[in-house]
Amino acid sequence: MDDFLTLDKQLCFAIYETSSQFSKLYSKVLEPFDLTYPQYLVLLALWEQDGIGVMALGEKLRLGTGTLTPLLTRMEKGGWIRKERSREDERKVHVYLERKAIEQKAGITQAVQSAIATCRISMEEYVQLMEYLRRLQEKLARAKQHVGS
Amino acid sequence: MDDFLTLDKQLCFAIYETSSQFSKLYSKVLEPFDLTYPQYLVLLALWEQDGIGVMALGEKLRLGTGTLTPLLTRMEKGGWIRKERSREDERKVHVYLERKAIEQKAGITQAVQSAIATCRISMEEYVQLMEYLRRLQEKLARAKQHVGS
DNA sequence: AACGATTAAATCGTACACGATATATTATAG
DNA sequence: CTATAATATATCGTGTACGATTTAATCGTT
Repeated sequence: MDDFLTLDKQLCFAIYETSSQFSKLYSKVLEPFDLTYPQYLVLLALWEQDGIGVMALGEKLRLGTGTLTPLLTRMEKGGWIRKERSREDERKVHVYLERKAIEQKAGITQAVQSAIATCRISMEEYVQLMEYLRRLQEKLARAKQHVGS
Repeated sequence: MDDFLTLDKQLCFAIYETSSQFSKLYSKVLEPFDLTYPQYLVLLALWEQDGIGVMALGEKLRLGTGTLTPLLTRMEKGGWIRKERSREDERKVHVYLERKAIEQKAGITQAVQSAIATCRISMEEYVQLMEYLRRLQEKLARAKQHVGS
């Protein structure tokens, strides 16, 4: 009688699936710009706060340098950003938006918005989901401490 | 005034973060068994339906053969599963649980359950979230058609 | 001033994840 | 009965993602 062990009853899998769906949808929308989904997330973070340090960026995105460094290298090669070592502290590296990322902001965000608009997610649904996810994230963070000990 | 473009207001990012959290938590719990999170999902699917074909497994997990084939190869090497070519149709390959996967089922699921239990997710929260996610998945699936055209 | 501890990035090795292509087998049309 | 289409899986190339280690710079204490 372990019916609750079914894949389609697992919250973790529902999140996993949805995340994968988002990733695929966004990838399709971003493809014309030669951007991947994680790269778009980096742009979102930088549009919000340009010149941020690599570490702060990693905290925002929950990504370590093992993921971030090569990702930023590719974005630099693509002409989206520029990495610059800090003068005051030579350990730190700041990430700056290049002209391309600023100029194409409107086009990119509009393409994403119009794709999301076709979903017709109601404001109530959106707000509720965000709140449920926030609470879940708190609980998962606490659980991680438990397991670590 | 594009405050809604902030990372922490994006539903896609909230899902992305939560998925990452689940993955990290489960990875920690599964590490003693030498299992990764996606490998655990494969076991869930097989405990539910042993001997399933690779394609059906991919549909359950929303994974293509580009991901599944190497994943299953690693699980075979780890002694969890066995791949067997179908007699009637030599194109098809069925995936069977090995003794190890059957014997360790109780231990694995109990370890996962006890980690999740520390989250103290209420039944109401669980049911609501699953329902919201189901609806969101439908909408994302429809949006993907739109974009594709 | 000097040296161990801390911090910030980069690097490394492994494992997904995806779309595109290749390969092999079965089904089907003529 | 054969040429072709369809199907199932494998392979390939690229891009995350993660933990662990390495490298380099700064800080703290003596």
